[in-house]
Amino acid sequence: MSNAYNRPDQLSPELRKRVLDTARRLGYPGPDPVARSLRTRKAGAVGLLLTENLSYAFRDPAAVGFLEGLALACEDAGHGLLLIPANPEHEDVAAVHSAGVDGFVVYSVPDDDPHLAAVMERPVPAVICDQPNLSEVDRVGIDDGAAIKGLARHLIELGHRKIGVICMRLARTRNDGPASSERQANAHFHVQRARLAALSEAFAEVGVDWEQVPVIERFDHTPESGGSAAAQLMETDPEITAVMCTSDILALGALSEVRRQGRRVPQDLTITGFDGIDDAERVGLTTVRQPVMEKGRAAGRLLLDAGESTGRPREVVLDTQLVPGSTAGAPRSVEERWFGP
Amino acid sequence: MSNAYNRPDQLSPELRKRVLDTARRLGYPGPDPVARSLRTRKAGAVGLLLTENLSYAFRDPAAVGFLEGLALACEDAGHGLLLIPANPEHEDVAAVHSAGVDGFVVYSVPDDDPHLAAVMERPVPAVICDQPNLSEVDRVGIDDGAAIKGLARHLIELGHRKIGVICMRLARTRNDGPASSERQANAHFHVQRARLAALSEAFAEVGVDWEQVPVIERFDHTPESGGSAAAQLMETDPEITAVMCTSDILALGALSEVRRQGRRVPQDLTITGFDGIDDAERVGLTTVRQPVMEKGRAAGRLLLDAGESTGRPREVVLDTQLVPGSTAGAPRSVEERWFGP
DNA sequence: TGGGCGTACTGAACCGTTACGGTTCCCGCA
DNA sequence: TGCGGGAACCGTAACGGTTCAGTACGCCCA
Repeated sequence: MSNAYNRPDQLSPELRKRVLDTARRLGYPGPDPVARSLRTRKAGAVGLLLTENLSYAFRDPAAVGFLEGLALACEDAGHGLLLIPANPEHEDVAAVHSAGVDGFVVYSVPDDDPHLAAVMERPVPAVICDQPNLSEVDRVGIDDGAAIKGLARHLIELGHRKIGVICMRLARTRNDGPASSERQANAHFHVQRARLAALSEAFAEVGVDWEQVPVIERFDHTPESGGSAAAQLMETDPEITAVMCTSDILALGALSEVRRQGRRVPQDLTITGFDGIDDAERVGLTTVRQPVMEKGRAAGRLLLDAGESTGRPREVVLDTQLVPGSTAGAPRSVEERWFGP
Repeated sequence: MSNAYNRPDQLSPELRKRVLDTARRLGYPGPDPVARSLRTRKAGAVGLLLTENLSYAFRDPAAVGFLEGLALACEDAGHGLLLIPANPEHEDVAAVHSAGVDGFVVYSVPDDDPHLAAVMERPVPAVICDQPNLSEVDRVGIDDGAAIKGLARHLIELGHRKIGVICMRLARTRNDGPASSERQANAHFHVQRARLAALSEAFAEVGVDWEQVPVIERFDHTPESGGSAAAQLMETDPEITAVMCTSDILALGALSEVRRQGRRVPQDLTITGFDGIDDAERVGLTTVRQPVMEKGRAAGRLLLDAGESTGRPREVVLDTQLVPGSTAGAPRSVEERWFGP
């Protein structure tokens, strides 16, 4: 039976035809993929675990780019891509347990995510993106610290010393407002933690006390969040000359809020982002471009390349690129010092 | 064993604990999802079949919107979403056969697609989007004819009689150039066929002979395709006053090509699209908005709502909306008749 | 004519889980 | 003490395909 469908060379054409005819007559719908998976121990699919609601993933251009790359890699290998419904609110891990996949890609989840823990318990390989803390697992990412340091030095050269920061959520608990140093240091989202730490280092080099730098956190990753955070910054710390955002989405929201309030960018206020999404480049946002699609592709390749299990986990670090843009300029005070008021 | 994991009420807490402890000690990784699926006859996932490469799906905003809605519906039901690698070039149907899913959503494939045929052979329910021809299956879509007729009447009222059309691929075979009436009538992509037929009807009502209307087909659905098609139209049929595109992506490409050639829109040439993607509304494209996200959501709901099998297939037809925009205006000649040259 | 060999085909074990029916055990009650 | 009954637990049969050992048979050659 099995042979008739999958191994035509193992039996005579006439028997094969007879078997297939009989099967059709009996209404046999073809081999059951699940039973096949059970026997062969292969599911032919890769599971993707996201930190956000599935539907959100399609609204964030960076996530969409990642998905595109991952889908590409899966397609090349003939594997399906299973999006796992892991609601970050509920701690319901059942979806991870019941996913019939040959491996997992975990994208940008906090290090204490119960779904991540569930993935690690499954006896299949996993690749983690943007979350290097687990030492046992293959990972792909960028050098977040170096990337944002480049951006910081760019602003420092322009003369900025009084900056404000808008960052994405630092933990699974909602905190829309200032993020204390402790909260920053204990952030469960490694990417955010790394970026903030690197900023602090870069500015320490020119004598800026990080304790004095306002860091506004937002739970929802939307332009509206960026806008409200920018408004908050401008009200509580009006002396800042630059707003650095840890994502383009936040930066674009901040940009439009700042302009809505009648301030000119970059003359009155410098704004920077992170990611390099299309819309950011379109409006000339000063940012850092990271190869999101390549990241997805690399993750898929790593997972499917039958990791020759060298013992040590493999790591792929992709390059980033400073995108100067037009939303960063010399701060007011410096300008005035050189050219008068 | 099974009970220990899944039915805590069936046994005493202490036995459960003992079982679980022993299991852990033995390195038991938890119940195998594939075996569970085999036994329970449920996979906990929905399969999505697309006409394009998986990676392409993430580049077309309309498709992304659809995915978003579908993912939402799946998430609500606790189901995963499996993207099936169905390369339209290869006729390799194995991926459909080996997908462990409880049902399929088929999005915008041609009616002679072998993958579609493979889906129909599987003994699981399916929902088809934008492809109503199969009478046996639940479907969700819009009234393509009525929608584009509204747009056509809009142009007719403005005074357009000499138009050109740019459409997406009509069949699985590549044909970048004029589409004959036969090819239009025999198009395997029902959506395109319906739109062209409706346009022909709308213009017939004002005495336009459809045989004289140039219809340019493009295989790749990209802005570049739209641009080159527009260039082709302007060269072969310079007398046309309007270009109607069957998608916004094509229209945006056409728009930028037309402007690149120094023609003003809509003064020199009217351009219209279809879909209502964000970028289209941003640049003020005259188009028809269709609820892509709702479409995905409806498809998911239909599939997962345990179709109470009323015998007749169910059908969901969503509303569309004319978006006037700023890329459609009165044609030159009429303008001149009223206001002088 | 018989031994050896290769091909075509058959049967049974196994993958790991869940569903289901049977068995034990314990408690309350007469 | 005997009995009814329910809770707790256990054993086993599928689910449907793959794989592999084993059988039957035809053929060649000695």
